[in-house]
Amino acid sequence: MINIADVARHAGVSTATVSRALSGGHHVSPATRLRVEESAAHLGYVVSSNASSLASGRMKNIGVVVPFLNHWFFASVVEGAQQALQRHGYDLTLYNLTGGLEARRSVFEHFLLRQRVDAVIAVSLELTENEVARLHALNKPLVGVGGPLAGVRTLTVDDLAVARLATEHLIALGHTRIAHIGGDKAFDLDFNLPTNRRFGYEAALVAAGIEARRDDFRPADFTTAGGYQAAKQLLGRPHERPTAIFAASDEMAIGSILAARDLGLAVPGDISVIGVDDHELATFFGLSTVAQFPQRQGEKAVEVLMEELRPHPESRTGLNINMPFELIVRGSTTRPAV
Amino acid sequence: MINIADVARHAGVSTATVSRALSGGHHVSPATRLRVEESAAHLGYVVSSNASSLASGRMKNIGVVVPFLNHWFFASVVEGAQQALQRHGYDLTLYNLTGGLEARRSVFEHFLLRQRVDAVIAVSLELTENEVARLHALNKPLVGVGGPLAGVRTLTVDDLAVARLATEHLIALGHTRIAHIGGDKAFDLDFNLPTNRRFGYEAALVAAGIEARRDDFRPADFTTAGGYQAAKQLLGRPHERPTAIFAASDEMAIGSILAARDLGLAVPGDISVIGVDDHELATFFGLSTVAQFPQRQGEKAVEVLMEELRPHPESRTGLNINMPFELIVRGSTTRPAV
DNA sequence: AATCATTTTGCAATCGCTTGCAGTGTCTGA
DNA sequence: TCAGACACTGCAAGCGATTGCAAAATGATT
Repeated sequence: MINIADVARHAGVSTATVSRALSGGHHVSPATRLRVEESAAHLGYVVSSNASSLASGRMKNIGVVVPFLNHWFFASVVEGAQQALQRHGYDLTLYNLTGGLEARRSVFEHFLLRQRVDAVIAVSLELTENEVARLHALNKPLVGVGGPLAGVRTLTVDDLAVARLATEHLIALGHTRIAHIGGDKAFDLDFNLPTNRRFGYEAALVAAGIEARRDDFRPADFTTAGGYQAAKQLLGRPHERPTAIFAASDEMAIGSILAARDLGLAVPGDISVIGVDDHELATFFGLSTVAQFPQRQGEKAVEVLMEELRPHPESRTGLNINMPFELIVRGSTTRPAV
Repeated sequence: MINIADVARHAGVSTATVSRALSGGHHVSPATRLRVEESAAHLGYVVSSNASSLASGRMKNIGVVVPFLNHWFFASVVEGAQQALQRHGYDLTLYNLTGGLEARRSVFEHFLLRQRVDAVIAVSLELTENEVARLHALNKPLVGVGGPLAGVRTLTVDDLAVARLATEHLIALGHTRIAHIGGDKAFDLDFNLPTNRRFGYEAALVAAGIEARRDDFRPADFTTAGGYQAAKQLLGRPHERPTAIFAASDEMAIGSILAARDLGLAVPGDISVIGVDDHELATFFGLSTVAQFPQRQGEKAVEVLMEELRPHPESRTGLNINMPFELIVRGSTTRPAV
């Protein structure tokens, strides 16, 4: 492998000059910089990130921790982050917590500590106090994506507002019997559930003078199958049937559409359905939804980190950064049948 | 940050001994090893992977290159690989080629070269000769997952056999008019399409003495929406309608099921559908399928690499490693209506 | 032409760990 | 009792960059 000394020799300068020429080029005359760059290109030289990191303390690498990977939202966030990082010349090291408690511990007590990352992005993670403490002890920037994360700067859509927007859309169409399929705080420790969506839903109902019936809420696990089950229950009561469902995720909304079909109910004729996410399949199912943009969330998380990593961080933003969201009306919602 | 010298001091030994005690512990007396381990634990010491890598040449890090991340198959492979790597104390650095040509080039010409990974896993990638050459020039182990990759050890299901199995299942049920929705070689450069599945399909038909009609094949892009379109076309010809569809992926198969429903056709009453993958949603849709196990493929790729990374690799396997697959019959296939 | 300010460059220490080699100590067997 | 074998341990030389400091070169100013 060819190293900095080879380049220095080839260009007829010292390694110090090579280093400076290749990293920013400050304090190097344009002429030598060019010469060095040519030598480097000619020899096919690429800095050894290890040596560079060891000497400089900068790793050019960000750790991303996710609870699952094979779900659209998480994968999209990671994808967005990856692309942004690549543009900045950073690597992305992935930590996945799917492997159970033991794996989880090893991530926090071993992997993240070995001086390999400059910063950490935690996606939709429910972290224990201990884990947050460990992360802070690293003394490295940490940003969260999705869901409030105590004491950590977090990018997230305003879940309350999102839910209100979706619910208000249904109300505006004339619905008064609106059910909700959402998350159940108890069901999973690893994964930060946006429980605020339920509050937003209730708030919108109350604001419109509609009673929020306890019975019109069903918890589910954010999967299509879960949404299907919940919707079957909600729609299975002939005389008690709501005219609309607001599901806290598109996958659950899709499950609801399928459940409705199986019950012989037309969407949106008999029942309107709206979700949250703007999942890949939302277009396909003609699903109205409140889009959040996970890729952009990943990118934005990177921007924030890059800013903090700069020698003199300037524009410190607040602890919570609100991400955009947007109502997208497709065919799955309409005014209730009279 | 606390370093090896601190531990050495605390344990009353040299840094050399600490290093040896903490890595395998050979050539260190059990007593001192224990003492060192205690000191390390007490002080909360974790080796600096940079320094360690620089000195030893081992990175304890594997690069994984994927064409997309937000698709179930890729994400699952990565997840499997990640978990296996974590068990071995390795990190996983993710390279995603979604970012376009420029991004792609930078991965191969810059990122992978900076001495940060011990080996590379390429998932379902269609690599150019140049790229393979570059990877080989790294002189680091490289294994592929999914799809033949010229000159690279690749783990893959035998796509031909998979397709034959699925098709034979339909034939065994009595179908003689079997359509196929598969990949079109031309449609994407980034992504290694298992075109062999089409050959397997045709082979099974021929072996059963059934003519493979050109018109019963439709290319699609491996998405649900793509499968839906293709199926609509296939099923939209009243008198020409096949009685079964073999889709080269579950997502396309699900699209087909939805298309059939929209056309008022019953699955499996009027039309049987089988896919490949055993996607998360396959159970939900009662989809018969040939399961491949992407997580296990990721894990296995790691095993293979670990073996090659061992000082004296022993059991060299052949260039192609066949991964298991399995026919799973659910409700979407049955004998054709008489 | 001399002086001072400013750029450009090189020297050499440093980052934290690994590992070949040599030194010390202990245990055998003769 | 002593040489030889073997098991531990420490010394110190790297690994390949970065960077503070000082030296050299350049340019500006009088």
